[in-house]
Amino acid sequence: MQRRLRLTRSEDFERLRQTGQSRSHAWLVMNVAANQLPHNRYGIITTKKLGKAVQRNRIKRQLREVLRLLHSQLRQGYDVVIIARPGIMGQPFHAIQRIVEQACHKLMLLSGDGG
RNA sequence: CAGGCAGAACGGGAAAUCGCAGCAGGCAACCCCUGCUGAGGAAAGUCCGCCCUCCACAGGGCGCGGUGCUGGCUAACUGCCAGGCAGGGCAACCUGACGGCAUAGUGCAACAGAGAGGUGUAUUGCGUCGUGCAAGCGGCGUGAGGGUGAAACGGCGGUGUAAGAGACCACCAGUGCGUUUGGUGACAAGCGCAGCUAGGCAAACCCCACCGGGAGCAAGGUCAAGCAGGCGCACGGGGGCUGCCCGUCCCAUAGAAAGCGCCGGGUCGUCCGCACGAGGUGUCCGGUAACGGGCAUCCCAGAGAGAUGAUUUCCACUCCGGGCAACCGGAGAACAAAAGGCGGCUUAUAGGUUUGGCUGGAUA
RNA sequence: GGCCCUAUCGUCUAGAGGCCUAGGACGUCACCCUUUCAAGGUGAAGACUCGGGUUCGAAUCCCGAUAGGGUCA
Repeated sequence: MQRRLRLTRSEDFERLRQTGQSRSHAWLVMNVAANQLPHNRYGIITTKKLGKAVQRNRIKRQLREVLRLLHSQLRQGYDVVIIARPGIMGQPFHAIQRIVEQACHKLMLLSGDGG
């Protein structure tokens, strides 16, 4: 994932927490808010509840891969934050991919969703 | 063959496509393209030690902290190797903060028990004397036996005695001093003398010996951006070794600037440190070994919210189901991921591989 | 990433080698009191984070692990 597509600053995370739309699932929580940029930015949060460094890194990389594959299908101009929950531990990649796609669909982020 | 002991190396392998990070080249730079490289034995815990950096260079005393058998290795260590001693195991082997409570002083030992450290004590007992018809009571001697306790002032046999006792004797254990031999040494073995047993706890204070200045790469420097200043600093002030004292050094010296300290405000960016090192591999030499030296060869992660992910094929391993079998189908595969580097320790770890001892059984 | 601190009933705490079979307060439960509830009284249950070591004896001393928390740009 290119560096300009990453969301890093804590003010941005706090802004999404305050003003963004959210969608929760047993495995993850997704926050979305519009930014003033021509592209999307993505942030991933893996807390210590998920386990030690090996587990947290693996979840983060899998979610990043999902977003990379999904990026071209999404409407641009939004900041997206995914917070992983402990239920995601040990789940196969395709199942995680499906859950993220569903969350994007419900938040009207897919290009075919209109509006 | 079974069980057990001590090590060593490994931690699935071979590929394809997409994606990520670094380096080199193609360009003078970005994008882009090509090639190469890209987590571990513990990267972990941060328990020790060192390199490195800063503190205006770090000296002395007190205090504080650490270490503690001997010899060696190392940059250094609470590490490693070899040895001694003590304890455990039939053995291979394992474990040990292993200086000093007879080189000083202080302290502690609940409960039980007569008595818990004072050449101290006397409940029962043994003996004897007095008294009493007797049971018993009282005095004296004794410390062997019983009993209490984690621990009770040598063991066993004899002499001795009213009863007894290292009171005395033989042997043994233990202690101190002297001495001989072996060893660099810790220590071991022996001889002689003394004396007659002189307890435990220093991971209790402490004493002795040795070591330690403090902080840490968010150290520290550099460039850029941004902001708002205020207070304190002479009969001596502020600061540097942190707890104290001395010594010493730095700054200011009365107008301001600069400096130091405290409070407040701003920024949350770039680059360096930051990847050739006490480096890896192979081989030879010295050494019992840890390790040291020579030669050859290799370059082997370097991010900044933090690079290893996804999909697929074949082979290897384990388990489950089916099958006589070949095989077929399915599932699984530990602990855990660099963040300046290095040497150790400790802790976690599925699984198989391999080397050398030991014990028992069987066979020859 | 570095440097520190702490851990005792459900919660807050006392404890400094034996008096600890661990004390107190709030909370919980039972009983008494009251027409009932509250308050009050009486009583009960309930803990030394874990594993080794030193010691006759450890919540306490030493070592290791675990879990929380703080601080530094």
